[in-house]
Amino acid sequence: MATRAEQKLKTRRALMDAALAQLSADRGFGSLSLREVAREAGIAPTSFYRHFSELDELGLALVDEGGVALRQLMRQARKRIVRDGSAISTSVDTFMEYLGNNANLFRLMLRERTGVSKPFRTAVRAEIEHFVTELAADLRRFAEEQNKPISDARTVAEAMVTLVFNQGAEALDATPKEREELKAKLKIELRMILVGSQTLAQWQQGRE
Amino acid sequence: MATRAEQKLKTRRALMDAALAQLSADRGFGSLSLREVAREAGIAPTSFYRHFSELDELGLALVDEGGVALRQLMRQARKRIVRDGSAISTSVDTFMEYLGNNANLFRLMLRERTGVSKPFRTAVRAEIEHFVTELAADLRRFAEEQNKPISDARTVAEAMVTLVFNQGAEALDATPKEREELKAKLKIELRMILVGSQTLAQWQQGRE
DNA sequence: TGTACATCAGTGAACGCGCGTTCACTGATGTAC
DNA sequence: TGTACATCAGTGAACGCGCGTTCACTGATGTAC
Repeated sequence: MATRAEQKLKTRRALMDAALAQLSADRGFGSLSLREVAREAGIAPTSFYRHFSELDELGLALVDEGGVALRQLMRQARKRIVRDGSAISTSVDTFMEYLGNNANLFRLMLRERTGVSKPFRTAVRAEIEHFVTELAADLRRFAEEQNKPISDARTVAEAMVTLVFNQGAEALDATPKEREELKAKLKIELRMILVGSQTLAQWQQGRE
Repeated sequence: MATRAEQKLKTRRALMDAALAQLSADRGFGSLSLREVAREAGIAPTSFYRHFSELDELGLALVDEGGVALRQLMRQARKRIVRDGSAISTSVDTFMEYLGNNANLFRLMLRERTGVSKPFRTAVRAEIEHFVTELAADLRRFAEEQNKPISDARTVAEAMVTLVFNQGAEALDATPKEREELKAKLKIELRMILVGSQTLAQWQQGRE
């Protein structure tokens, strides 16, 4: 027997899932309507207000879940790197795997990152900001461990995240074959940035 | 005395300008309405159909103009590089200058590049594709001139364009101070990629 | 040059539609005693 | 345990709104002779 509170949570989930389910390459969050989401979730439009004061509030709740997924992804990638080595390749593989498993959640993040609504942009950027900071710390740690100093770790991390997210957005709607090509290209790009920052660090050291 | 054809062109321009004028950080093309654009242009909603069969057709005409701006930008950058040297720095400065002068046109391109409408995505990507190809050719030429071979020129060009466009999107709504920081960061990022690809090319050469 | 007719950019009324939001309600679940 | 009352998730009718699109029209510009 579900308590009232449990049932309420279930309906809330149904609403969020309904919204996610309607996202696709051709439908952004901005094109959803409250009535449509409620219909898909199987409740009356007016009941929506028992859970969120407006549609955007639901969207921001989804962005929070996207943030959780990003942090999980990072933990997973770290674990695998310890096991398999090859930081760049492993990270890209892990990212793409997550992308496939949470397509619409990532779609939301990728779109709203540069989207039209300020609250969304701000929320997504905060999640990515956190991601960048973690990545920068990892990069510094690796550089120290391998005794290959890099310059501007933070900038390196930002560039990498930009490239990963952009290729991710393309990968979402690509065929499996295109996806593999995108992955290969992305790995080369990240490698260039890493090697470039190492080379720049060497030059700077030599100059001092 | 304006001929009928001239007057029609003028109205068409007024419609396109009206649409552009309504774009901003908080309004994408997708949120415009035909009635709104017609109102802003000073004609009756029904007159819109004398010029475009639907709103998207107007949008695609704007994307064409964005493509023209991109090609102008590239020509301008080349001219300045010949004069001033410093390819990366000059290119970034030129890009940012164009961005400032055609804010809403670039806004449209940057947004619709990963936007919700397939025809838009396709059109914008075609323009950027062209841009990437030109850039790759330039990179190869520079590499030869300076006798500093690079690997994967095409991939280098794609990564650079991705970074430039993403920072461009952020720069659009940044304060002048933030803009300068973004420019500096972007130059470092591009330099890492270029240097990285040169280093990779060296390694590959050494191995052969 | 003048006249009769054709073209066509722009119009205003009207339509049906899905939207977000309000309101007073219902009835099952929860709580106090 | 049983009873009386409170809570509150979900409801259905109703609203006003801006939308895209149709249609028959107007009247200035353009053209043929």
